[in-house]
Amino acid sequence: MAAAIDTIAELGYGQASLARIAERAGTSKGVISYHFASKDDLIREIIAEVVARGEAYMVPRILAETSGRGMLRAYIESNLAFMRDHRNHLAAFLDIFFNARDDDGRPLVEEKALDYMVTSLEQVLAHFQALGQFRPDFDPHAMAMAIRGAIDQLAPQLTRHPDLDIDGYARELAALFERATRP
Amino acid sequence: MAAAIDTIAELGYGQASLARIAERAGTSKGVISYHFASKDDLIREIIAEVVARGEAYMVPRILAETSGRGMLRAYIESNLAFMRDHRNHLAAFLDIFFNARDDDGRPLVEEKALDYMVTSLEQVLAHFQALGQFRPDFDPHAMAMAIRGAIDQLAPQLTRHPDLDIDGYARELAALFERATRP
Amino acid sequence: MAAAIDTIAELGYGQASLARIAERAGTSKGVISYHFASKDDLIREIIAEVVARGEAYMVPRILAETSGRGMLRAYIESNLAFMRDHRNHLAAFLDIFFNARDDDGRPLVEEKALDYMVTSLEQVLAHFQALGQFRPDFDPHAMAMAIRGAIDQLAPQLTRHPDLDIDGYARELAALFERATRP
Amino acid sequence: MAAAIDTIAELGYGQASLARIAERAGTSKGVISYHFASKDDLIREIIAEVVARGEAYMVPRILAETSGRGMLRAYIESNLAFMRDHRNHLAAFLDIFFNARDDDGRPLVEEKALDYMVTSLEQVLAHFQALGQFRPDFDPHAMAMAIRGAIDQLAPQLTRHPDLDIDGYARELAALFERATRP
DNA sequence: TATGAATGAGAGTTCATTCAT
DNA sequence: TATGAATGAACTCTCATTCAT
Repeated sequence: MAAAIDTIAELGYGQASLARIAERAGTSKGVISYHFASKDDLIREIIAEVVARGEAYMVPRILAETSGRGMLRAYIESNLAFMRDHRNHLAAFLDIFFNARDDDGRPLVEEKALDYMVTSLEQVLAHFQALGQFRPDFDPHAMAMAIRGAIDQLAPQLTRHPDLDIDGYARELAALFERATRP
Repeated sequence: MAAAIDTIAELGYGQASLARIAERAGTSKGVISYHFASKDDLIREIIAEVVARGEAYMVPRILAETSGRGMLRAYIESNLAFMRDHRNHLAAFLDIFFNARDDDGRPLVEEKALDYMVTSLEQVLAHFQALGQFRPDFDPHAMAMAIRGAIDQLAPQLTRHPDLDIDGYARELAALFERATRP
Repeated sequence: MAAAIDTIAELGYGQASLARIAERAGTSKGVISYHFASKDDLIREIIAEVVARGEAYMVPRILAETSGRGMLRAYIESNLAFMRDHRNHLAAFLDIFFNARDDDGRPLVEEKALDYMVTSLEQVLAHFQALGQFRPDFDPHAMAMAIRGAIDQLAPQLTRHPDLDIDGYARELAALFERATRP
Repeated sequence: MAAAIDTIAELGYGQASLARIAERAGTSKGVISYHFASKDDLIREIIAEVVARGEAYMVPRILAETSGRGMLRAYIESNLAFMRDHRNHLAAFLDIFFNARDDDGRPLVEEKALDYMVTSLEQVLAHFQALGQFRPDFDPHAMAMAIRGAIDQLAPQLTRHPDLDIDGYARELAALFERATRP
């Protein structure tokens, strides 16, 4: 799985054939087929693992905050910190997220999961908006989409500009969306 | 090219084989090879066409504005209006942009072009920031990345939610980033 | 046909597609199909033309001699002189001769024609051998094959070594086979 | 490889597609691609194998002779004996030698190897000529070309006339070139 | 007489997957 | 648990040929 993640992160999902993954892992294609029911299965397990790790990292940091402002800042910063520390994991994750399809052209990651990244944030925003901690006149769904877009955008950028200052970008994003959401 | 755009928009770049494109176009694979030197060539021509159309649509609308605030609003709204009217064009465009690679794993679209979408916006932001029309304490590059991320995010969302209110999202984004940039 | 000859001489029969021939001729593939019933037909016409030209050049020079020794020398020297002056013609001719096949793998040039190059020489040799002008103990067929082999060998050599001294080789061959045949 | 050799020998290099080779081998094209990096690679391995076998057969027989005359005879006879016993190997070998080109039109077999067949013989001839065992007034390069031409000529002849008396031809050639070279 | 568009077969190659060992 | 061999489908691309204009 590590070899698969690195291969996808470096070459992109479309170029990540089992042969290339096996080569990087120093084994044979057969081994992969032995351990995973199919390539799609391997991909799905990668998604599950990255999601699990990501949630384990981010959720506590977000829940540690009590204010809307604090949570928003924690959301953005923990997302980018995780991306900083697991660059390839996230690059692969997002690449799969947006590109992997099965033979029929349907996304490999189920639609619910795709939407969940936006809706879970949207619910937090709406919650604190109802409490009056955010300005009342923005659409939580649109705001959540914008935030996720600004975050996810970073992964492909990192491929081209590995030296990008992720922490600085995190601070800028946090400040940006704090201004955009405050009453 | 229309068939290629529709196929990429619907099934994704990775699934858009010449056979599928030809099938949608009602012809044979050979026809495509006759008209385009290679598949990569076809893809590049699609990019060129969408870029040309997009610029023809958006640039005049942006330049018609004189204030930083107006330009930013025009930038966001013209981008999304173009996306609304040329949904498949943009879905294909962005899919190619982020995913298409040549045989060596290098992006089909040259890196300059990839960065240009961010840097051209960044320059506008920096220009009006220097004039004092935007608050002085944000990083134009980070802001530009966030804006593009929020815009580009829409394309894959549209695939899953065709009924999404694009104009509403445009208004929200414009308001969002106006607050984020104003002095 | 000139373009076809040059293309075959330069790239070899296997690489001489109608597209490449048309490109060199400065026209379109359609023109070739218009003037020739098929590609094989074009090839056969090339063979016929080169044979006609070659015979027109060589036969009088050979028949001008009366002795076996003179004829043999005239045969070798006129063959090589023709090759010197029509380098591409002969390169293409021999390439077609030995390599061109139809869809079933059968030689495009009929077997009789292939053998004729040897047997016609063989008959001359046998004639003068019977007259006692050549030593009686060589097999005319083997001798004819050797002579043709030594001559035909030159064409591919010329492709790699364009500066080869053809006249010098002609003199050497003539001397060689004179010694090999004299009583 | 055996199937490839037989296919090339029978149908010619230009007709020897992977599909036809696989068909003769009783397998699928994929198997060939699995075992050989590319078709060119397969072809090169065939060349290498035939060269190795040929040298193993011929070189000891040639080196067993000490006189120029003996070596020349051994050279011709061992060449033709090997051709007799490995008819298809040699037919394929020579077909590849003179016809196989890569995508750029360059010979698949490197030029050095092509020339080596002539130059290695040329050196032997020159050596014994310097020792006075051959007549001093022939050009070793031209003589070597003639000998190789006379030998190589046989392969395509054999395709059309399988019953040809190879040993007889060997004797004739040996006698021929002995007369042509003796002082 | 010439052209460019179109065709379908076949080329070499890569791929995910299966299977005997 | 691991491997390499094998498969057949699908891939992009080239080809000789046909045809309307």
